[in-house]
Amino acid sequence: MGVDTESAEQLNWRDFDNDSLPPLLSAAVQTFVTHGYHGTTTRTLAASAGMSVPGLYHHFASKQAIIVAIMDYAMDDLWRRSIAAQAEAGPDFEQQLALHIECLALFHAYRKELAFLAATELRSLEPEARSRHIAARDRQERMLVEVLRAGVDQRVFRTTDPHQVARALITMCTGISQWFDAAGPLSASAIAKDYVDYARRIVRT
Amino acid sequence: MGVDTESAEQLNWRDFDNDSLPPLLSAAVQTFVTHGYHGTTTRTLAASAGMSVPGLYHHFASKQAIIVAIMDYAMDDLWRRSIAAQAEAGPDFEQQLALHIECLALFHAYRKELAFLAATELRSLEPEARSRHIAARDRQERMLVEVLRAGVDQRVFRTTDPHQVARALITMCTGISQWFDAAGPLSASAIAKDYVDYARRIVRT
Amino acid sequence: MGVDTESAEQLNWRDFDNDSLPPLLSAAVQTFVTHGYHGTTTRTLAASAGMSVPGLYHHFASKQAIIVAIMDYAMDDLWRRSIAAQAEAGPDFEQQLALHIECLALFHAYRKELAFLAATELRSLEPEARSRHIAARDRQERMLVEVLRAGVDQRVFRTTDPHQVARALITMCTGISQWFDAAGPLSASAIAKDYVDYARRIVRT
Amino acid sequence: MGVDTESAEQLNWRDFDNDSLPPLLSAAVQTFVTHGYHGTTTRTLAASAGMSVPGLYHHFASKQAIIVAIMDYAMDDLWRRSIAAQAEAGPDFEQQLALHIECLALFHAYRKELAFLAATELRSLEPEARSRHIAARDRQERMLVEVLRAGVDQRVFRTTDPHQVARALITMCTGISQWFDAAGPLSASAIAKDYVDYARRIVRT
DNA sequence: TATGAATGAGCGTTCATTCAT
DNA sequence: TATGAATGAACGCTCATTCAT
Repeated sequence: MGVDTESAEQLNWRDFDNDSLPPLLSAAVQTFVTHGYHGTTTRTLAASAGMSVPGLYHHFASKQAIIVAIMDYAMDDLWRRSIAAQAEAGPDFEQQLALHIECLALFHAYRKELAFLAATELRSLEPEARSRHIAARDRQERMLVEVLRAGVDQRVFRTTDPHQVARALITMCTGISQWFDAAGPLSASAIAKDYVDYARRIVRT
Repeated sequence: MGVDTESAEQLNWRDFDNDSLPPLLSAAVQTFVTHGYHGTTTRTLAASAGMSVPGLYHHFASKQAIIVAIMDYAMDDLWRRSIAAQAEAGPDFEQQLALHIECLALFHAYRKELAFLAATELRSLEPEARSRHIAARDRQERMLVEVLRAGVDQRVFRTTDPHQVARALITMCTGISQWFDAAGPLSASAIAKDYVDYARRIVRT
Repeated sequence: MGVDTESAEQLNWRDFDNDSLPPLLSAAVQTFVTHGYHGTTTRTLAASAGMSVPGLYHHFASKQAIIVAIMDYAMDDLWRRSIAAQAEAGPDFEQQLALHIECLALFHAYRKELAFLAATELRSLEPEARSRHIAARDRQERMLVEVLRAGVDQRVFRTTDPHQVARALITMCTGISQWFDAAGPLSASAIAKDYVDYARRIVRT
Repeated sequence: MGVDTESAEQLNWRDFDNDSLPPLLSAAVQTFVTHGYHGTTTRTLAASAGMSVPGLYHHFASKQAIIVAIMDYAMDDLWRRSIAAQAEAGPDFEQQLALHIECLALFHAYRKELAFLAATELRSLEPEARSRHIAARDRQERMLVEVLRAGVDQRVFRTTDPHQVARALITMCTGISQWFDAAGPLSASAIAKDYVDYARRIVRT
């Protein structure tokens, strides 16, 4: 994916000020969110990026390549933030859970469109990218499952099925991208704090 | 929506044995889930329903009319079950919350495709149906918010923002439709029981 | 064409009170005039005749058969009237011309829709009916040419090219069907009188 | 219609050597004449223009836009020639009538297909273009009516109803487009001369 | 790079027609 | 006879993509 992961630990995972997506992809994200992949035409894509259709094809080989770049970027961004959050959390499982959920919540609030696509357009990916996406999603889920399982082993958490709880927590956070409004009364960090609380309660011993 | 709600209380809201969707719509649900609305062609739709394309148009005026019928059915089915669940719960707010979450979880497990479309294809609806869908979704959400708010007022529940909790619970349940496997190790009712537990813990005083 | 021509001489060629077209064909004439043959669907045809589509096919083998019946009827009706007019005119060429033009004018006024189709939808006929229509049209034209030619031979008329004059007169009358209004200030017979005058002037010695 | 009328007087209205219709529209004229608007498919149109269907849509927004361009062109071309003819005629009403009829006759001979469509496909135009076409047609008719009326006032012409005579003359000329054959024995200018004679005779005092 | 012009394939929809009832 | 249901073929139009300039 051409992303250097070596510097992941230095990454400030709470910082969403700058979006490193190229303008073309940023515009494409909006369009795909609004109309879906199949409902979006290359003309719309080109127009939203302020260029001609052949101009589009100068940067990307196909419409599929554009959604793939977006999906890859989304999964990679979330993964790098999650790694950084876990690194910051240190060995305490409660803290690991807290920062993991905070990371998920912030991502789905600040990057709501990107996150929405990641959750929605899996079916629009062609086989290769789809496999990659599924792998990334599973790796992401496994990361949380491991935190929960370890916490349960240490009697810090209590739950019958860490896997199921992980999925519940993840989809709960995923939902944020559907209704979060940056201009609304709730800040992303306030929401994240609440969701961390929900998570703690769910696994409280 | 032309549905008689007077018999809602007699409805057995835990019974998902029979799907009253006409075969054509059942087939369409599968196809729309797999390829999305815009990724589905009328030829695919016709083939999946075992008929010709004009045959399709004999029953429905347009491709849009098909997704509209599905979306309306989904929201109406969930609503009627929710009403029945609340009626069964009686005046106890804890019981109301429990049955409401159970109802949501069961619906998203047993009717996972239908529920998935309801959550995914809002953007594919034309204005009129879209407004109707949003209204139905909001009504559904409001119902849960009211249970939470009333419970908080009675000191049965504790939460800073019933509205936010409702959305967290709803999207948590919505997520079930993404991974539930009827052939898997977890039964729908077992999952529902767990999710009721999660909900209780989140609002525990 | 299954029309008995033996009684042609008894026909009152100035009488347009009763249209012997079956109701279905009368309705079809209106529809074809409004939308053209190819712009008219069998559903429209059926609706305008107050019957179902298969009901239409009970009476006529195809959409083509309907226009053919109309076109045949139109050409036959005009022909029979023309024959009757000529019979009434007797041996005088001036009178023959007068009654022939009167007949043409009346037909294109009183049967304006029918006449309009006859002039317009030739191209929509399939080969066999088309040939028949062209033959009928030519026969009709030849009839007028013969009157003119004979009149020229007898020094009653003067023109360099009877054929061309015939076409000019015919299309002049054909035009009536485009603007005649039964509710307008000009009666069909007044118009016919004027057109006879035009014709006389054109061939005046 | 985006046509500069200021140079109308310089226009040589008898010159039909060059058709300024773009090739695509020229091909479309032939096809529409043969099959009618509704009987012509976009595939036929594309094939007759030697291009693909999307190629067609690169130049015109729709099939309707093509017939509209043709119809507008036809009415505009005839109008500009008529203006030029009248300018050439000067103040003499007999001369005005003569040149007007010559212009009409030449147009319907040299541009027979275009003229045929203008007379035939009014009903295929959508409301806006239809209104424009009717206005152009009426303006054209009014021009001739005015010549006749003025001539009658000056006792140069004699007729009871200039309006009716105008229509008779116009439709007579319109008819030329139905049978004129450039390869036939009669030249367009010879025909025009004859038709001018017919017109003169009809209004002779 | 950017663009105007082009295209094979396929879109949602409708056509004339048929047939069991 | 009349109808509801059906269909192969074709409709007008648009898709993602390409290429000469």
